[in-house]
Amino acid sequence: MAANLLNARDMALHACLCAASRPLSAYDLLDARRAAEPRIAPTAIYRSLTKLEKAGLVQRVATLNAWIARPPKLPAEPSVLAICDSCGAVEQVAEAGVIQAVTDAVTRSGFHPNRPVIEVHGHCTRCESETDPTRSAPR
Amino acid sequence: MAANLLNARDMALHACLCAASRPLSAYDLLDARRAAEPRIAPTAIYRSLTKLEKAGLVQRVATLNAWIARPPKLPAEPSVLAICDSCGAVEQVAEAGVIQAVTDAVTRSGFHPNRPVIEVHGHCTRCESETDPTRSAPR
DNA sequence: TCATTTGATGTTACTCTATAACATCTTCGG
DNA sequence: CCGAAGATGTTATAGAGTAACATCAAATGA
Ligand SMILES: [Zn+2]
Ligand SMILES: [Zn+2]
Ligand SMILES: [Zn+2]
Ligand SMILES: [Zn+2]
Repeated sequence: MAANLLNARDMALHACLCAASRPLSAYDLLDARRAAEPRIAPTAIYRSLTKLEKAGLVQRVATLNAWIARPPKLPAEPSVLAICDSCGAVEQVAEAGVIQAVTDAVTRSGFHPNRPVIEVHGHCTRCESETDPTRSAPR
Repeated sequence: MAANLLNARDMALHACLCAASRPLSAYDLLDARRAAEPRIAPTAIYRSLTKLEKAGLVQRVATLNAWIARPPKLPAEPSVLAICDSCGAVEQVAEAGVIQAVTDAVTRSGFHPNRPVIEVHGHCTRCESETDPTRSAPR
């Protein structure tokens, strides 16, 4: 056995995501890594991201096809994401009660929940006050 | 003006989604439509889907990159999706209270919510009883 | 009526995201 | 040393979505 342990590359990708102020796509990470590893391929990036996700260190943003680092303080569980469609920032809201409410709701209808994905698009405080509220929101 | 009205093609796509027992990708719909319109292109499919979504007749499933028809009874608002990772069926759970709880949670942290996406992966009643609970869940 | 404009649709080509398939290397037990 | 099992490298391809521009059709107004 001995390797779903994180290696130097995994750590480097995690560091990229920690340093970024917004979610990065796998191909953003690929470009970033190419500086140090010119021959690295998409498969390697996705393998690292999968490992990091299992370790609770990163989380995929389904509605953006992108990835974020998880704050070390939060438990290794999915969180509610608040995604600003103006500046691209993503806030991870630790609201265990809300997640519970969602899984309870689907359980009530006979479903067996396993992996909740909760992402809310909108505007962060800064952008809401700065910009014209009439804006189009990307997918 | 006179055309964000739905045309025959839009209706045909909606009918495909209504008839399907699981979400269809835009390219599934493309293949289906090619029988009647051999030269139709992806752009046309996406244009129709955008129109149908605005009309509240279809909803995108972000975690599957696919589309479902909305039950006519439900209001034209996003619903909580319960996605079975075994059989692929998606149940649309009408739980306005839960959606409100989610938007309230992010509002509490200063965010201005606009478009909530709530999708829960797991197993439907049938699959949970029939199959081995140890399974891998796709993204 | 006819030119102008405006939005819808067709068409081509492309970008971005993700994975399949298979080769190669490494580690470890025997 | 040998073989198995897993990690990693490498190539190629599938799948999702959009940009850009041509073309067409209906509406408008002189
Ligand atoms: Zn913002
Ligand atoms: Zn706003
Ligand atoms: Zn099922
Ligand atoms: Zn289950």
